[in-house]
Amino acid sequence: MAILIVEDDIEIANSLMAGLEQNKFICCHVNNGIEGFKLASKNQYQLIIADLMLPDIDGLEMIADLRKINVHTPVLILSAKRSLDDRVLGLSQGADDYLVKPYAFIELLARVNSLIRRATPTSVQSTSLVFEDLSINLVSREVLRKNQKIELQVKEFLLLEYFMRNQKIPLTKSQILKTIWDYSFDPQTNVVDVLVYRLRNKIDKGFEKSYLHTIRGIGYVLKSE
Amino acid sequence: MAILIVEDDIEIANSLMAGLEQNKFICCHVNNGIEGFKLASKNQYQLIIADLMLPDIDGLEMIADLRKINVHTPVLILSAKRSLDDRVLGLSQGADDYLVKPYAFIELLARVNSLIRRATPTSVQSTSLVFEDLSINLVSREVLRKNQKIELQVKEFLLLEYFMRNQKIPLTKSQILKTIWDYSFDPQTNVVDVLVYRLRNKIDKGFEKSYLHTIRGIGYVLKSE
DNA sequence: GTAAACATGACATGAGCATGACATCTTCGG
DNA sequence: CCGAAGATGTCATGCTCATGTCATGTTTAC
Repeated sequence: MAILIVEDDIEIANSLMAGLEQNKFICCHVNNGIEGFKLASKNQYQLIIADLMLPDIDGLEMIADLRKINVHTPVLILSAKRSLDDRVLGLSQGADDYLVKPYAFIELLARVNSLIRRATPTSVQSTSLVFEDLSINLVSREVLRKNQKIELQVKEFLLLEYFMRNQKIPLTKSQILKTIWDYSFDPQTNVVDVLVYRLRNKIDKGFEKSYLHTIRGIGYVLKSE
Repeated sequence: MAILIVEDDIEIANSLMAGLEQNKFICCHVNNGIEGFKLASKNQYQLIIADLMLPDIDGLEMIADLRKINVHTPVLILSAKRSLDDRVLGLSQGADDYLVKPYAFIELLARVNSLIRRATPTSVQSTSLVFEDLSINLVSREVLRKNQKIELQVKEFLLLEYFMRNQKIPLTKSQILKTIWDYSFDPQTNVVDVLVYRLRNKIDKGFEKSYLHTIRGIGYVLKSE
């Protein structure tokens, strides 16, 4: 995932990119609003940094157009206009932040980080869940540990997904029974024990660290140590 | 559409981008092969310009990996290695051109233009879908496996197209019912099972590898292995 | 020491799927 | 309009494998 920079001044763009790239961001630069719109509508970016004044359509118009087609990538507007009215206008048009030139790079970086942090928990990466070297893809249903593919059955996958969504949080047997089998607690069965056992055999067995731990009298947790 | 630049030296990358952008190209820069691979596999680029020597996987390996997953974006390799062997190796790995550093920018520009011109009419990508040795042409409705022609019925073709557009992603029976027959789930019928069976007989039967796999309790996937 | 809680392996069974035969619905020439 | 050929949907049958059950072994807490 990358940051899209929409800026017509090449000097500024380059220094911006250099700085961001030193901070491990991947950047993608275009110099006008129309191209910016095209790229932003086609690809998914973590963040868009756009100049307010652009040769063709201005940054605000670009945002408005993007929001119209349901692209909700966060946008940070850069501008020389420092009046309160301009800020308000920018933010009301759908910009998520507004930075006045000249700015300290360190401030920009802080804002970038915060915008990205804010946006990430949303839909973006919801197709895969990661815990240490274990990851599951909810769409392709692929499960990897140490880049090694693991085949899971339907119930096993459901259980792992449940654990991955509740990392480090102990889950009781009745909670598991409720979510996986969707029936209230029946002490007559040991399906949960068996399912956990089978899941363990696939995701933990043969690896140095085990992730699925038993908490006697309570249930199970997904965590390291 | 943009040009993807995979180059770890920021100086070189910036001057490249500046030059290309002055010539109205849109550029996107990453500094390592793994990110390059990710972006190139996710987005469509006009062209990839890659350095041969990268901190992680090298440019050739990146190309090879891309070709494996059927990404055929043209690639121009930049390298300090000027020997004939290296050129040959590069071109045989799937690179489309090879430029030795130091190069004149004007020459690079010429090659970029020519590569893009060459690749553009290959908008074949929109009319045909490819998965390993299986391909379908959406216009002529021709289906080939191992260059061998296969005759499909209308529904079978629709189903295969659906699979080809969702390679490696499991499709549930209700998804299939929805897209092919356009009615919401009716558990009274087994048309899907039957259609898959018939499609299998045509595209998989008699070939070493089967592509259409069953995932019990979920549905079906198109993948190798 | 012992009882409860959990792990483990073997086994049974039934939902879910593959398959072939048949029924019905389409298409198209005459 | 008719009938044949082809395409698609339905149904009955048998198989297979994922999952629940159970019996037994092991660990833990007090």
